[in-house]
This record gives sequence, structure tokens and C-alpha cells, in this order.
Amino acid sequence: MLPKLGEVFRTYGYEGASLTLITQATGLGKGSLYHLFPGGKAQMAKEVLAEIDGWFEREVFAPLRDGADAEAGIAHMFKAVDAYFRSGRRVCLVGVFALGAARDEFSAAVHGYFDAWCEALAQALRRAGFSRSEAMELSEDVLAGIQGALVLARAADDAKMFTRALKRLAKRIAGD
Amino acid sequence: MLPKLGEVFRTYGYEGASLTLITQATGLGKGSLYHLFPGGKAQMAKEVLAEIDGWFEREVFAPLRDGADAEAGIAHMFKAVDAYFRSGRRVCLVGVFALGAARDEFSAAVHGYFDAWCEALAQALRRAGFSRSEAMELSEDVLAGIQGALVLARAADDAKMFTRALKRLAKRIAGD
DNA sequence: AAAGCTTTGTACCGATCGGTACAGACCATA
DNA sequence: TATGGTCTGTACCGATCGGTACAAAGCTTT
Repeated sequence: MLPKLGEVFRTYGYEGASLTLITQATGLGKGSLYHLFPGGKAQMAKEVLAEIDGWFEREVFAPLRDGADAEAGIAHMFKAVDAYFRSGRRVCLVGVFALGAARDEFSAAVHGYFDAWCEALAQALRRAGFSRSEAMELSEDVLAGIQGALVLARAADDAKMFTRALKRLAKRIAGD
Repeated sequence: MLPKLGEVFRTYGYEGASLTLITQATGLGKGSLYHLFPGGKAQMAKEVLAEIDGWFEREVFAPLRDGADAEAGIAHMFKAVDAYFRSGRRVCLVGVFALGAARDEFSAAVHGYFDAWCEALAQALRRAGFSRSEAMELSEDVLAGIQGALVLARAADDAKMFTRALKRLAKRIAGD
């Protein structure tokens, strides 16, 4: 249910995701929808954001922080990210929210997502041998590179562009 | 007039920019608005996109392509971009459109903007001594870095993050 | 001042927005 | 089979959506 909801928000943004679109995408009528989410659209978006954050925490952040091998955790991140964003055919819901007017209403979730990612990646980079400042800068660069590549890939309608950008980011970490 | 319109689209997205918001931001009533833009919201957005494209063509793309000194053209780009996006406090309207459902309706303008930018930057990089493939890859990285930094800066509500990212991109081109 | 154009405010249109009310369907326990 | 709670489809709410109609206001030209 939450994944389907997420696709609607991802595709149309928070304001653009009308209840009509949501009922069509989920197959649920308004009755069921407001039974499951008494808080309406805002609650739906919040739970979707929480679910996404949970997925990344489990599949990306935790391996970055706790994996025995830092390089392996980073490599796993790139693989997971490429799969999650369907090689650039899918867009980052948190990024969409961050750019739009919805950012203010969901600022905690939006800020928390990128902050946790950046922290986890920086930690892995440190364990991989980078200095404190190098790790922080590089992790910001990598996150920005990913988000920007999603924008460019979607603007050009060219999924290969995303995978290419991801490969170059990985190479930059490995040391070119 | 177009700049004010642009701010509304930039802040609320295409769908979110209601005529009420537009009349408030521009001070024009519906009568005047539909007299100036008989094509309605879609025409407003198209003219705003064209104006932005024109600005970047004049202030960024042309100097990159035609400037006698390639390095100077690139440095000028970074300065112009930092000023245009108000050091990350402002967001890229074309990027917002690219991520949203409006992309399909304005695909030509969205695609053209990033394509022209990428081409112009790659050309300057070639003239600055990079190989053909290096220039193409690097220009994609720089554009993605800029767009991604806008997302991150807005998510973190931290304008300094954008300027920092811009500095690192410039350093990467200069050769670190 | 008269005539003819451009510009503007306002009232209004049908459609859709997010959200609510509620009766009935469903389903488990007894 | 009766009962009580969980779901769900539908009708409806006021507000707002993008857009239109049009008359009055302004401004130019004669």
C-alpha cells in the first residue's frame, strides 16, 4: 500500500497527488483511505517518507555504518541506489519534496533523510582511509551527484546517464 | 513581469502555482493576465522558461562557447550560477519542472536547457585542454553537482552548502 | 469632445480539490 | 444465527481550481 502511495507522490509531487489519482493508483476508495490514514494526505505523505527512510536505513545507511568492510558497504550503496532509482527512470521522492513547497511541512523528514545518508557515507569513507574533512566533502559531492544525476536523467529522458554518473562517482571514491 | 511569474513557478511548481498566487505575486488581475497570456498558465510557463533560457544563453552559455579565455568563461559561469541561485537559497525552475509531472508538457524547453548548458561547458573544457571524453563526462558531473547541491542545500536549509559545493566543482576543473 | 482601441476588475462557469458523514457490507466471535 | 467491530462505497460539503464573458475604465487619435 505505502509503495503504491509513494509512486503517486513521487510522480506528481505532494500538491499534484490528488485523492482521485491516489484512489486510482491504490484501488482503495476514499472510505478505506481515510480509515487507514485519518490524517489525510499529510499523514499518507508522512508514512511514505518514514517507509522510505526505513528502507534506506536498512539497505543503505546501516551497511555503510556497520559493515565490516567499508569499501563493500560503499559498493553496496551504489548497487542499491541504482536498483532503487531504476537506473534513473525513477525519481527521488525526498528530493522532489525538498525542491517544492511541501518542504516546510515535512522539513524534519526531508532533512533527516539526507543528513543520515551523508553521515553514514562520511563514516564509511573515513574507515576507507579518507581524512575527516575529505570524507565530509566527498560524501556531500556524492549525494549531490546522485540527486543531480536524477534531475539530468529525467530532463534528458535518458536512463543511461544516471548509471554513467553513478559509475564515475564510484570511481572517484576508489581513486581515479 | 516574467521574473515575478518565474518566482511563483519556482516556489510552488507548475501545478502548485495557482492563479490566485500568480495574481497576488504579480499584482495583475485575471483580466490583465489573460490579456497578456491568452494561452493561460501553460503559456506563462513557456514564456518564463524561454526567458530563463535566454538569460543563461546570454550570461552563461555564450561566454562558455565564445570567450577568448576558456578558463575565464568557466570561472564566470560559477560566479553567475552562484549569483543566480542566490547561493542556494533559490532553486532551479527547470530542475523543478524536470522532476515533476510538468516535464512532459515542457519537455522541449527542459531538455534544451540542460543540453545547451552541457554542450557549452564541454566545449569550454575541451578548449581548456581536456580530451573529448573527459570534457563530456566532467560537464555532466558539474551540471549534476550543481542541481544536486541545490536539492541538498534546500533540504538542509543551509545556503553555505551550495557555495561550498560550487567551490569544489571549480577546483576539480582547475585540477586538484 | 467623439470615436475606437487596449487594458482591467468582477462576476461567473463547470470541474475538481481535500475532506466528512454514514449506511451498509464484511467478518470474527459467541 | 445473532452481535459488535472493522472496513468500504457513495453522496455530499465548502473551497478552490483554471478559464471565460463582459462591461466599465483608460488612453489615443482625430
